[in-house]
Amino acid sequence: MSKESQVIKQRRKKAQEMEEAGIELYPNAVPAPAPISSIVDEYGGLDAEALEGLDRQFRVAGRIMAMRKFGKVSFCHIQDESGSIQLYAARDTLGQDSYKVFKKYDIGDIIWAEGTLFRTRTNELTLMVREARLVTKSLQPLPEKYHGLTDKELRYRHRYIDLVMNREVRDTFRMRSRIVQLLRQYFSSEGFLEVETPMMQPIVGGATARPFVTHHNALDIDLFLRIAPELYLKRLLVGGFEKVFELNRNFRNEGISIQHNPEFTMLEFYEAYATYEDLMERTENLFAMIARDVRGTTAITYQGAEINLEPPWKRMTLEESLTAVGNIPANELKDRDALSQRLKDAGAPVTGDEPLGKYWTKLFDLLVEPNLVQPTFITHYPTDVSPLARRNAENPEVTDRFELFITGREIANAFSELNDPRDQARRFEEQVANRGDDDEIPPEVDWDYINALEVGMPPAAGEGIGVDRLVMLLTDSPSIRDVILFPQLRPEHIRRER
RNA sequence: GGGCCGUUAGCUCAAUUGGCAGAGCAAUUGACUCUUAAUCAAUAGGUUCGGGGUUCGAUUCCCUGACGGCCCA
Repeated sequence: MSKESQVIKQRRKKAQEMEEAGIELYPNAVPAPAPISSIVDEYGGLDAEALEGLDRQFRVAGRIMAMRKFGKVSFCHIQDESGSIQLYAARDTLGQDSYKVFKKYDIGDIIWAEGTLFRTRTNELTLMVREARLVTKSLQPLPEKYHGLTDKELRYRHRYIDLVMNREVRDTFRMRSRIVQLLRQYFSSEGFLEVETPMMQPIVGGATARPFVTHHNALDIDLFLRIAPELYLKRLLVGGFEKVFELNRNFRNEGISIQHNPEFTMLEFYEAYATYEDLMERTENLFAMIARDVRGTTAITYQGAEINLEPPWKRMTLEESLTAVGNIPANELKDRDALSQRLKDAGAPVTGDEPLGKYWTKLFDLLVEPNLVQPTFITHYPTDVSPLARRNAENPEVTDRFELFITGREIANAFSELNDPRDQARRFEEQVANRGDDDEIPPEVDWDYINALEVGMPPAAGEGIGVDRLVMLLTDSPSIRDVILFPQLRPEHIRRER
């Protein structure tokens, strides 16, 4: 990239010549254009005669996506956010000078045009240009018109070109925006208060993950980008807000994959006096509502697989899933040696120091999770892998918790909240004591959180929903990078000569 | 972190056994008053991702690095 390509050199030269001829390359404003789709929607049904009878001029503006120039007449398609339309420019209607300028416009330029509607011989609704102006000169050539931009690296690095060229990409991000809007509407209408809690936290908590570290100079302390907002949201329950939610970014300093971006969007909500069972119902209804809105149905396809989001969804305890889906005999489930052997066979050996719950969740990840294609709630997670969840009343070895799986991926995690400060303090201390050098576990106990629980948190249930994964599901996107506008990539170090 | 695959003109892609690096679109010039992947004629455009090696000769084979994709952890 240190040497400018011939195409760009020629464009710069052409732009300079136009400027010298008195054409403004980046004018301040033009008379407001109408959205192209509004014109197409309103007049697209009229025949040639009816269009001719319209005594009206229309103003449009958009980027030139294709151009076909003849001697004294030119066609081009311009595209705005709403749609695209063909323009017809003729020397005889535009005048010799204006037409000469029109022919200088390049694919990629943004232009403005005013004119009348008519139908071409091939019956396409077209704007006969009476006046045209350059709005923004483009100095970079657009990708090839037929194949467009397909190289994934270039698409992610130059998302703006991807958006110009690929309609499906624009549609995906419109749908993402709609989904986020629906989530907000749902929780607001259900009486939840939207809040914002710290992104920079002095003590990480609320999940098991490696954090990003940053430094505050004035305070001279390290701060961590949050891996979850959970412990702050629950402080708000203590404060008396009974239904709260937060929809924002979390940061985890881990690998990048088709399912993981270092920053990702999570919706967390907490509801006093509810239990995890109430949340299962809420989740089913919420997902079904969103699917009906954005897909028109609860029977969707994801990468070729039929997914039925119509409630109620399947429910299974973790233990049941290990035997029923993972095919582990029930009598082996408490047998560490047998489980250890299975993990070794699966290529994920354990050291032997892990709690039994860790064996179960590891085996679950390997043998069960990929097979949970239809929406499935897995419940009764072992207490030793659920440090913030309330113990089950009948069996304190497990918690009142569920995780939701769809298309073999975890999409949500929820539980009835542990609000006994004594139990919480013990579990935190145990976690820190057994931490070793595992930097996914916080190195210190968040005593202020314990203090909050001692003030008293009402019984409550809370849930986190992975918004990116939900959007992947509903937009049929195979990679998380397809639903994040600017996914994290290794920097490319572009040097430009000016 | 490991394995496999990829990187050639602005974009999409070719290149036989290791033998002059090519096409389409885009660009430039010309012709053309209803095209839509417009057409026709001509022109220009390359550090074949970087570095090293083998060879008379490397886009091609080997080593190494960069970036990306997919799979696994």
